[in-house]
Amino acid sequence: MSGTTQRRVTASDIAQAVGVSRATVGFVLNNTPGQKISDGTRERVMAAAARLGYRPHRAAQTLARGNSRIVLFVMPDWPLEHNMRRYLDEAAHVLDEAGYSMIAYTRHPGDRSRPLWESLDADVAVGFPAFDADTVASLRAAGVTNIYPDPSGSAPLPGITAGTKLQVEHLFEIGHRRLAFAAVPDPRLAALNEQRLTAARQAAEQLGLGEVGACTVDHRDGSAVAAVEAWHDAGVTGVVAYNDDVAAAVAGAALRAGLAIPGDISIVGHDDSPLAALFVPALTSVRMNSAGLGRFVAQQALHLAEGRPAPQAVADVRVNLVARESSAPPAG
Amino acid sequence: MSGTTQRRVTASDIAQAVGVSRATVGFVLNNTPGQKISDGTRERVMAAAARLGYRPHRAAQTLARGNSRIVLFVMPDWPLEHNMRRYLDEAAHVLDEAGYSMIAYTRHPGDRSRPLWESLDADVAVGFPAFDADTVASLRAAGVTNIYPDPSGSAPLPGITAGTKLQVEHLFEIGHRRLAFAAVPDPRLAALNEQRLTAARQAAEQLGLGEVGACTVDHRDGSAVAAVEAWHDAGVTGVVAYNDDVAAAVAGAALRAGLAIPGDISIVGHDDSPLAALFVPALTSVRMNSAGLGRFVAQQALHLAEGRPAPQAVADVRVNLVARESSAPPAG
DNA sequence: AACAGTTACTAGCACGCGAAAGCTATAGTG
DNA sequence: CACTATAGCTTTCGCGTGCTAGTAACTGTT
Repeated sequence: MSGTTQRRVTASDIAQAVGVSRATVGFVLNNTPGQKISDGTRERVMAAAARLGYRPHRAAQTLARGNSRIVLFVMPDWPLEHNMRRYLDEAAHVLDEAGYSMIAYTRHPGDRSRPLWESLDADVAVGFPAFDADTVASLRAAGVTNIYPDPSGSAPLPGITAGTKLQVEHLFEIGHRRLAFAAVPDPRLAALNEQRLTAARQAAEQLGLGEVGACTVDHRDGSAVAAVEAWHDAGVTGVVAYNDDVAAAVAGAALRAGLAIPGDISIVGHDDSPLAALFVPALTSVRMNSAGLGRFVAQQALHLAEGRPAPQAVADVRVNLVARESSAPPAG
Repeated sequence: MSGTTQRRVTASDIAQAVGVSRATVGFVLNNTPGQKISDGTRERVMAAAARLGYRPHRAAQTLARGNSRIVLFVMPDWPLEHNMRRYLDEAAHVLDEAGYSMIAYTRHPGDRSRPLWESLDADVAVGFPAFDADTVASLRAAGVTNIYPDPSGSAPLPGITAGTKLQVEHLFEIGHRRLAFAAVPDPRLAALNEQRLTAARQAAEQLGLGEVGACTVDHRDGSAVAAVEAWHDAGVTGVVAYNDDVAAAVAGAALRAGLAIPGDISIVGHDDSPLAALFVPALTSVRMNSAGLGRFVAQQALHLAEGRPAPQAVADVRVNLVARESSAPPAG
């Protein structure tokens, strides 16, 4: 805060302070393999760097190196917030240790600004869920060559439907035999919704259960109430919801229709959001190991960034069911 | 995808294609003021740039220019998600139009990776809420000189407590005379909680109401039930909650204690989160003009980035109350 | 015709860093 | 003692862009 216009500390400043060439400083700071540097010089350079508060200029590194060491995570704009957090935190940590920076970017449909990848020169773009064709084209046009999941490969992200299976099994285990699936109205979620519905039906079939009907449920119109009443009339006692919001919508409709939860109908949510614990009655839900997924994806991204072939490891995505008040054995 | 290793298209490529010097290309692409370029040349350069798919190398620009044109928004890790979204979207749009990129960064207390500003060279860091002293020091150490809100100035972000006033006034207007404040247990929110409590008390005083008691409410322990029962015994009929989550915790406790909402007790939340609409009974809440705040903050950041003094405009932060089922005139 | 003024450019440096290539002592080898 | 090998440096180039300081051609003026 003295009148001096503070200039950036560069590697040249260190070189001058120590009395060596700038190249030597570079070799020390980067630990350049195949370069012999005496211990004394090494120490003096490190000390000077610390003393002067040297911070490499990222743009200059990017320019010289040819890669930015930035990994861009593009997230959907639907709320998985609490899970997303652990996922991103873990991924950031893994990348950070490898010398990369992670930038998480939430893209919204109505977004009026250019997507971040057009101005960021990321080494890798990671999409969750996988990028659609338009986005892949946009990424490619912006010069992003490393994309995960691989747009050409058709392998979906692993374990995305394990939770749904758990929902069905939980209801089966406590005695429910007639189930229904509550779908989400948001069109952005249509693809994932379809995956989970299919998974629910497969799980039901494996358990020898009858057909699983599906209804889209919205708390803002009458669809939730209509669905609940139809299910009740049809003898459905267990509802598998797409997520906790949908579960709450179903539960709300049931309460307003005078049904008891879980007396008349059991409901299982998904994602274990704060809402699940706050709702009355508290919602049974599915919690997932987001950190494991984050670690896995970050490693895939690193392999991509450095041109190595990605190991065909399987993601460590454990899910488990959190039983609360909204599910219980059926009456009678 | 042909065997050719695709090299980046640079300004030199354009120059060569058109048959002019690289400097000329630069002048055309940047519309450099004070430089005369003939219309013919200008057009040919633009055409070649488009044809070759030229994209300026951001790192090189940053290096040459001396600034990155990146504004870093550091967000808290508490969920304001739906409001945050509009706030960030609007800010990103304003910055985008000015040629800047916005990067939103959510920092978590348990975060194991280095904060993003250490590796990003942002021109401006914007904090919401305002950065604490430690963070300011960390930003300064990382070379971030432009910080908003100004760490030296003590002016708080505008309009942060307008919603609280609205909560109190709403309850007053429909007839409540004895109010209480439900505080949030999360220590990260202590400062904001204090601000809102103070605002609630001021509003109550202006309306000639008695003392507003405050209780911290957590749905995971018995504190919510205890608070509700104490309030009910003390004749409190209206509860002003810190946010919708707290409102839900209070409402849940009331329901479990056998009280009717809004018959025995009215509850007003804050932020108008999805939870407010999903809860049974639906929660009265406060919605705010996050987009207006985003626009305002983005403009402040731009002024900071370009070294102009920030205009002392007032943020356009309208708030309004959304009445739902959880509030009604008191019985009797 | 000599001169100034303008237009429309070009040459070239600077930004900070990574790293290949070169250079100089000294140690080791026959 | 000549010759090679190596440790430990330094010189220098290149990354792609912004932008200042020229410069050549042309136009208008007296």
